[in-house]
Amino acid sequence: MAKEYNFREIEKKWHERWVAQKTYKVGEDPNRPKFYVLNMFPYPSGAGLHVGHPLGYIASDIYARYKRQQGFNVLNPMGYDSYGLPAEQYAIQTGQHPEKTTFQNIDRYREQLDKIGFSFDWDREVRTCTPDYYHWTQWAFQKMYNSFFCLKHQKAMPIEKLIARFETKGTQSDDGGIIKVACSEEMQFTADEWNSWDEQRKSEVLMNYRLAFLGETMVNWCPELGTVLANDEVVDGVSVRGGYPVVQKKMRQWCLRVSAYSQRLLDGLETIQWSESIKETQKNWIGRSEGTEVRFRITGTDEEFTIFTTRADTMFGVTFMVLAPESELVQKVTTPEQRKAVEAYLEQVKARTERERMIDKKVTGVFSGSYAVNPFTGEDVPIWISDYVLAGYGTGAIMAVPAHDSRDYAFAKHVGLPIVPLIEGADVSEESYDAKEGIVINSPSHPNPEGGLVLNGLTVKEAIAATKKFVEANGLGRVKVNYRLRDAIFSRQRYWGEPFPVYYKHGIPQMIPEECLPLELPQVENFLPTATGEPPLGNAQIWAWDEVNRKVVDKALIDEKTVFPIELYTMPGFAGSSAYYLRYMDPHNNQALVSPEADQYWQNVDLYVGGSEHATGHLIYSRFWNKFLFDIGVSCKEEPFQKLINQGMIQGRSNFVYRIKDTNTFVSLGLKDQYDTTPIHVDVNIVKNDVLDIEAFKAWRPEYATAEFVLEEGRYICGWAVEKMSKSMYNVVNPDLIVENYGADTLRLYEMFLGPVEQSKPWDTNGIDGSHRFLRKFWTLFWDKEGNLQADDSEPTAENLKSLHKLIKKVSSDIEEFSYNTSIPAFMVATTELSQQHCRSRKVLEQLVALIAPFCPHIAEELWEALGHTTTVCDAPWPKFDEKYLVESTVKMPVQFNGKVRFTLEFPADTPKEEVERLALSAPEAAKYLEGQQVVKTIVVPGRIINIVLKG
RNA sequence: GCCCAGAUGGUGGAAUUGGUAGACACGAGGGACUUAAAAUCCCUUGGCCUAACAGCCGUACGGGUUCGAGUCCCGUUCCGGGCACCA
Repeated sequence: MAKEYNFREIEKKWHERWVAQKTYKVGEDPNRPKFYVLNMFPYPSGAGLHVGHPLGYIASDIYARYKRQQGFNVLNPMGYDSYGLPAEQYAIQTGQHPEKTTFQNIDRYREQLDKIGFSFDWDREVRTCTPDYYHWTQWAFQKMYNSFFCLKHQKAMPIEKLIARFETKGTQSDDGGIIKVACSEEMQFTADEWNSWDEQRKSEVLMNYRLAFLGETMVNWCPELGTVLANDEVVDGVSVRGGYPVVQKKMRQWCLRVSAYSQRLLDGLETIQWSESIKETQKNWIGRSEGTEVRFRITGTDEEFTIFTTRADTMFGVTFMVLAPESELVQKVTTPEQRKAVEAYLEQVKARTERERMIDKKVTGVFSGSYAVNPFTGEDVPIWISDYVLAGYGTGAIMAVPAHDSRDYAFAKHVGLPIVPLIEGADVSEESYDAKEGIVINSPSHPNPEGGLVLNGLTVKEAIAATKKFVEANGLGRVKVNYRLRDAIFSRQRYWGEPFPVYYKHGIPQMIPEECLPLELPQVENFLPTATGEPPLGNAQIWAWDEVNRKVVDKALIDEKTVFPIELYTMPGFAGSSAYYLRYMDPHNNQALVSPEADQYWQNVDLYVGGSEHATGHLIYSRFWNKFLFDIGVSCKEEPFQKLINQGMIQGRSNFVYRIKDTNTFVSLGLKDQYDTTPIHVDVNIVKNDVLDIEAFKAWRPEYATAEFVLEEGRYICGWAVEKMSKSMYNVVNPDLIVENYGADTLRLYEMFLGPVEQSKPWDTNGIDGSHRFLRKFWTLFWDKEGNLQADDSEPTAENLKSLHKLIKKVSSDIEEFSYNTSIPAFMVATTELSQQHCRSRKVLEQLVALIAPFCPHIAEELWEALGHTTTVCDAPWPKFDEKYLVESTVKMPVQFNGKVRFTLEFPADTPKEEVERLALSAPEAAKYLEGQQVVKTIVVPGRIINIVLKG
């Protein structure tokens, strides 16, 4: 009786043994090079894992195991991003504490993950919602609060340094200007002024510079969720979670000065191996724009305002100015005659939501009544107010050049303002000419006695450069780089998040002493905001800070002398996920986020795997967060994730049945067009190869018990479509079920076989038989008919070695390139070949097991043990490829065409060209083509091809 | 509108990066074994034409470069992703 591939027994056995022997436990080992593999940790939702979730984990696990076999000390941890909205929404609906449901979900996830055979070191698990973890989230926040960003050194520094500066020099820099420090708004004051201010005033001024600060800003307020949201959490004017409307509202919120790091975030992209598309997305999000700031004087006054432009070359085509409605200048420039009209317009703008403005882009605006002087021409141009100019970008004011900007053009046409073209040949009668190319006209052409600006005849690029130089030389403004990247709003009016380690002493925020961290999330009965509109933490009774006893106390004790109220906001989801990779290095350290030793050893993540949907959220925040930790000396690497792989989404493959309208009769796919039918989703688990299991269908829902069917060839064929995998589409496939029916090794193999890791693709359980059949074939290779191991000490044949080394080459390079999907056919071919060769050589079989171990660890362990090994296959050395087994200098299949002969040869890539020619021309296969012909030339392609061109 | 990625059989997808297009797998059809089914094994499977051999066409579409193009260049269409009154 042949030995059966009993995957259930094998997988159970090895799972238990791995746990018992702590096979996947890792520590710092200075004798081995490290390799850090990381998956984006999951948010444990109530629905559990579907078959799409493990895709990235499997891909990274294969890589981790491969690296381990290569001799690396591999860190491959896993944890849970466990603070966030869904758990809280669920708590509101059911009254269950989010901690309870979150931990239940985690247990469920763990159970599912354990079945798939990952090499995670679970001793290093982290959960963002546990105090020993968020201790360090709070700690980092306090460090940011106590830091500012020096633009000159492009680095975060302790706020004390800035205070000391203010005390001696105010905001004056060494060269007499204003110190270059990242801030919310430019401020200017002297040391005397600073020293004369009280605590309150100083605190407010410092907020302008801190990296974590309280800011009065326009925020995305989501009334339905009762909280503010970050920019990346809002898409098309609605919340990403739930799709609720979002409105702009001015609120005092905690913010992170992410914008300070704009340039470093941009520069850092050049040093990391991420996909071009993600880098591109981040570049767009950061939105660097090089331009010029120019000051305009309001006609008849001494007041000046500054505009930002990237088209300094168009100064001579400015026909009007535009201010954003929210701009503070609006009040200054509005003349009494225009006041009524302006106020009406401001009201009108206010009434429109962000979303309405986006959908309806109609041109609106109002004249302010004032004029500004163009510093280049001395001309007066009217100042208008329009909402096509944004308050939050640049200076909230622009110079309008309708001839060369489509938005200015639309506005000029709408209200009837002049349009002056500045580029030769530009036709602006129908639309503006926005391209930055061409030769400048209608600008100064002769140098005036004072050495003025000459632009006519220059290209646009030259004109921009010349104007920039002129502006700087004449003190009209300055060259300026603007970034689109905004500061992140860092507070949420929710319960299930990290509490801010902050209390308020007479309204001034104070940090809870570092030694008293973590500040634990208090229990509350009710997760909804309080009746007075306070966030849910307002419901916590024990939520006041006793400064003397340094502990949290009942808020009834608040006396504003020694006991003060604690912050009611909590931190957003990205707080906990921004530095978690550091924590895995040293997860149980209660003295530091990570010890310098652990940080020095593990450095940063070598391979990070996760979805591309985090491109402008987590992947920006964690880079920012880590750059900050780098600046303060906690992390030794500036970029957290050296290489990033974005796994594609696994979509669902839904099945449909077609019901004839107003009946309970269902018609098979091929015949449905003969009837008036409605497609209805049917559970994919009762459909096999698109054939409906009719009995299961009748039992599925009571109303289908009496259903009738119109069949084709005796079967009911279902339609199908690729959709998102979700419960409502009845297309969710659970990995547990696959593991139960086919085994984890088959699941792992099939998930990789489905297609390139980085590509989105639909899940179709039907193909899984092929992967399972392969594993059985592979298994059979090792056992004879009596069920005995058939490995012996015979020397491998040349054929054996060729098959093996072809495989080693293919699999090694595939793993390096993450194209696992093409390794699996290589395994199939090699297995078939070795089986046909009746390969018995232990040497070959052992290497074969070592090769498949990263993909299918359970079966590999079983066979490794059967081959007589007592150590784990995880440490089986990765087979070395040797080209000599593949190379034969033989001619294959000569092809004749158009007076040429083409040969396919196999020869080493470094073979000299002459040698290749000699081989080709002397090959017996070539003789009949070459006989009596004259060779004109030969074309050699390194490695394999030679074309021989014959005369005539 | 701008930027990025893509389009290959009934299906998922290969193609050593310019060298026999469709590997491998699924599905489908045929056959073997079996009382039967399941499992397993073997054959066929891009299209057209043909009894067969052969032949022609074929990698979204139209051109081009090349001895040779799925691959490179130009243009078009379609699908996906990002950014977007960002001056």
